[in-house]
Amino acid sequence: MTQIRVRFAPSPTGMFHIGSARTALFNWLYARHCNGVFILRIEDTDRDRNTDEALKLILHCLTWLGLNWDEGPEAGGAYGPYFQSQRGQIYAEHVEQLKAAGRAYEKDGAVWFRVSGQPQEIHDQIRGKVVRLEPKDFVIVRSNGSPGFHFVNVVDDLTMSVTHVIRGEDHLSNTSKHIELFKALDAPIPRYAHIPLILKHHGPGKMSKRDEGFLVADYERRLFLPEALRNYICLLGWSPKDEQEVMDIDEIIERFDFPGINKDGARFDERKLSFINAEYLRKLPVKLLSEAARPVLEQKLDLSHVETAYFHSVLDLCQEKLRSIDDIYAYLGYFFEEDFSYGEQAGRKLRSTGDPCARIRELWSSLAELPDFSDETAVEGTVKRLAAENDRYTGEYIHSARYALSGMNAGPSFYGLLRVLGRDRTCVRFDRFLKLSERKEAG
RNA sequence: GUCCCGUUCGUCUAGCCAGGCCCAGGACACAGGGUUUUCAUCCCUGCAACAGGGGUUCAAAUCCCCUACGGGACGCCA
Repeated sequence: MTQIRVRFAPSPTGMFHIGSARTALFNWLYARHCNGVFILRIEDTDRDRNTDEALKLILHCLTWLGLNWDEGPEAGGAYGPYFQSQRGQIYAEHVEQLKAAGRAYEKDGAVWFRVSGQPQEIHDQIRGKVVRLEPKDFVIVRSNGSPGFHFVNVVDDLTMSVTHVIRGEDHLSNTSKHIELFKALDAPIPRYAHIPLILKHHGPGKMSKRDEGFLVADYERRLFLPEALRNYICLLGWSPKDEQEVMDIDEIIERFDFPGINKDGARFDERKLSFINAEYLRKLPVKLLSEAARPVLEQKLDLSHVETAYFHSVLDLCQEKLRSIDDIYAYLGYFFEEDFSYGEQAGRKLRSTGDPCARIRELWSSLAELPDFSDETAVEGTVKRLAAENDRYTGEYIHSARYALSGMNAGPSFYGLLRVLGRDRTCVRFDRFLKLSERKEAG
């Protein structure tokens, strides 16, 4: 059985976007599913528009998404070079072959391909049989000497022994050109699979430069987990056909195949991506979460004196409720700074329904009985007993204390908060809150 | 304009090839309720779709035709 060989062939002319990522991903998935080879080929025939920066971005984004390539830039391989700008000799030979066969001719300084006039059958793995007549001759070598896209694409697929061409549906109409070229070169035709396009979330047309969320690099900057973005993109145009959505990549690889790919375009929905990102965040081992969180927090805080054990216990406590790494400071920054600010709105609401300072004084005198706060059950018992003795809701104590300790009315479980903060920090924060409140009343 | 592809809840989709199990299932989002007397977790409930019209059939989301709508391609761009 011949080995499956697929390729992703971007041109380094601009930004690396979600659509490119999805094409790369589907090629990569198919290669991994079949134990085949995933080739990265750089289509840099347009001399004026190529930039080195764009190339670096492509390599970086693919790596970030975990889409490793078996052959291509930095990886090497037996079918190189993998830059079209370095394959001039190969193209020249194939132009000669076409000319010798009477299928290419010169006109206006360019080389043109002579179409057959016969409708071509495209046996698409996703769409079935598509028939299209290529109506007119087209340029394969420009008058400036550089070979054109359709020609180099075919010659490379041929000389790199590509078995399956998986690409966007925008190329479906071009495929009749490509099949004509393969036939004229007396070469076998690869199997085609045209995947649906990603449409913009609002309004008509496919996703484009002007759309929010278009660039892969933006998701990296906004600290989305690459595994989450990858999982979400898998679900855009492909379905495992059951109710699984959040899946390990190995499971996706095992289940990915052409019959699971849809025919119509899909709209990108960042809300669902955020949901999946949060799912991944919750499943992340605490050690990895800590590594991801640290640099983000360090932009706002000095963590040099924070003990590792404390740092981990904070993240462990808060992990189940985190929605993104990006807003991690807002959610749990107060654990690491004593001069955190108190939210105005939450404070107003609290004072309107009771006397937080009085509750905190009562709570502290009860908690003073405990040697420490490590036993959440014991702390909970103490708080509930206190509430019962004073004929109050437990919530009055909890809400007041949470606000005094964090400045917020949202956060992890209260008893977990006390356990992680510990007796000493709790004492310090209660004191600070009481002093600030007295000053506020006096002034 | 010509050619090609498509059309199930607001969004992603299951079901369609092999018609009955579908007055259409799941997920996100949204709304309501509950738990943890916090909340951004979690649980429950609700809302909401077969583009339209003709056939074929005892029976159509599923097969056929037409229309409408959406997308794409028609470059010496890739």
